[in-house]
Amino acid sequence: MFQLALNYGNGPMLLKDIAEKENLSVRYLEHLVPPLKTARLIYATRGARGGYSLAKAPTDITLKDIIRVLEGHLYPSECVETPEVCSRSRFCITRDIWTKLEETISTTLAGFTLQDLVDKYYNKTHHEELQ
Amino acid sequence: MFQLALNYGNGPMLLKDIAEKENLSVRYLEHLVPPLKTARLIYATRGARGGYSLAKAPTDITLKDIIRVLEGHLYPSECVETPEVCSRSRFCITRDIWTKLEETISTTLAGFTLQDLVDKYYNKTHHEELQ
DNA sequence: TTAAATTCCTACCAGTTTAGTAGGGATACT
DNA sequence: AGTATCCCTACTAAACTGGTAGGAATTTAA
Repeated sequence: MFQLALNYGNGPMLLKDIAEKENLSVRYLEHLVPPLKTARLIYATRGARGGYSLAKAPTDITLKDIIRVLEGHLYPSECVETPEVCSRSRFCITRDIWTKLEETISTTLAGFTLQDLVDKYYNKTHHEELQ
Repeated sequence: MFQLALNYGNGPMLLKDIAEKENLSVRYLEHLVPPLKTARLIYATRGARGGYSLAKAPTDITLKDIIRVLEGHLYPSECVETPEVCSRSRFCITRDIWTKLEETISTTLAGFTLQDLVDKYYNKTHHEELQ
């Protein structure tokens, strides 16, 4: 998603290129694509000259959006979302803590957009050039 | 650890009793004990009339202490602690985010002590009595 | 029209982690 | 001496994670 953000506005990008830049296999990346499409964070153009593009501006995609799609959840224990999994949920103090923790994680991740990453990236490489 | 905190000041507590109250098996709890002892969060008294006690006051044990001991770490990716696991660490933007996230999680968990849980517990049961 | 480029879908696999169970030994109180 | 209790090591089964593999579908372009 970071590579797609870097490439935003320049047409579709190949998985092959993303794989090279991020040092991952195309086969593996293919695995991540379907949920991202379903969530309408990216869209695909098939066939020759095809590839993937962000479906929204990098300013409009937060890390929380991405991680929720790829990891499924942010809570440290399932009982946060599904109290029924444990008979103790109603009065469980630990569960209150897990809920609090999920809120913190959520808030932190929602505070970063892809554009923030792109900006950080350019700051970083610029700094290295100066040294 | 919550049960030990509730029992703090009343001598050693049996794993059997903790197991009953938390609806866990003694065999499983035995598994959690060694790291907690090594970290000097609890101590054991062997033999008849033995059991486990907190090694410090509940006000002096944070959830971060406990979770670091039982889960080993708080980071979402190993590269946060051990940059060498990935050649991209030096310039990886994502890693910066994971580091930030670990800090947030750490801070949140360090903000709760066992005494806080005990207090919440009493508040909660008191409330239910009123209804 | 055909070949090449590329996404898309489903299945499989292997290592690690998690949540336990099990047996028996060591220690200390009464 | 006997019993309660912790202690240590090994084993196991299910789920999760990260990844490979094969081949079908679609689109562009020569």
